[in-house]
Amino acid sequence: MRFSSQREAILSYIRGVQSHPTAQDIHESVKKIFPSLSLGTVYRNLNQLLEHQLITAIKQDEIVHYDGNISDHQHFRCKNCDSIIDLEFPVKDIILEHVPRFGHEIQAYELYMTGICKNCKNETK
Amino acid sequence: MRFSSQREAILSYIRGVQSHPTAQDIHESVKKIFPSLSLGTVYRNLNQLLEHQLITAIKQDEIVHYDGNISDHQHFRCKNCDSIIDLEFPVKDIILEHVPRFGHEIQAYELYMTGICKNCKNETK
DNA sequence: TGATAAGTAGGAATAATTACTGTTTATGAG
DNA sequence: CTCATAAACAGTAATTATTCCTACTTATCA
Repeated sequence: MRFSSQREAILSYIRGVQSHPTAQDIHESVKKIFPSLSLGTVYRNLNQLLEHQLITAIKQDEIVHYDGNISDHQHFRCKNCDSIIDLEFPVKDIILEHVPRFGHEIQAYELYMTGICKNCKNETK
Repeated sequence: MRFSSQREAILSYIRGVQSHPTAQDIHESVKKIFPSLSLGTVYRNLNQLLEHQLITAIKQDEIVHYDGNISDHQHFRCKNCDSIIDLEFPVKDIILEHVPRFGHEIQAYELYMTGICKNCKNETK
């Protein structure tokens, strides 16, 4: 993978936010630095970065969200405010210990949760 | 929700297969019974059935797959043969016991696993 | 039995993503 | 350092899953 300032800007943007942006979000934000940045370039780079495991993708909703946090963590989506929140805990250990394998070789896990987030829960009170 | 023979046929098809079909799959299969069945009708009915919780959707891949099994079970996708396999175990209990809540109200869980399935593992040997 | 609201077919529209084309640029061998 | 080349870029067209729209049909219930 070759260096390009666009790629660098896209990666550093994703790493710098907590918001799990979509390709559109990334395009709009990085466009402020590279006004000529095209959406195709964003998608191509996102796929490159995914392939090299520098970022991860969250495909639970209609639109794909991207995440610069590549540690073993999981995601929670609030049905009220629609935000995606990182939950940092090693799901792998829990899974390995408690989930039956059924003879399959399980290589990757993804636990996705939905509900009402802390903030929204407190606001309604 | 009103009765229609198209809807009945779509639901009974989904319930009758283990394959987690896509909207296209369902359209092609049910078209054999209703040659005039349109893809729009399939999508409209799938959304209706989802709303009434008669089926569930698996949104992990690019294409949405549908599942007539609405019990507490999870899905495993084989990277080799690309099939989606039901894993019947109550993930809710495991999650409730071992996953930290971080103050959020978690209402639904989805555990998605990928790897090499039993069959493919044995064939390679 | 008839009014009506929900369902259907078929095609047009939408939206996320990918592919294509001609141009620019990072990189490494000489 | 310089230049050949493969990769990246911008801009646009194409693709594809899904939804929307319109006129017609049908299940339901008063």
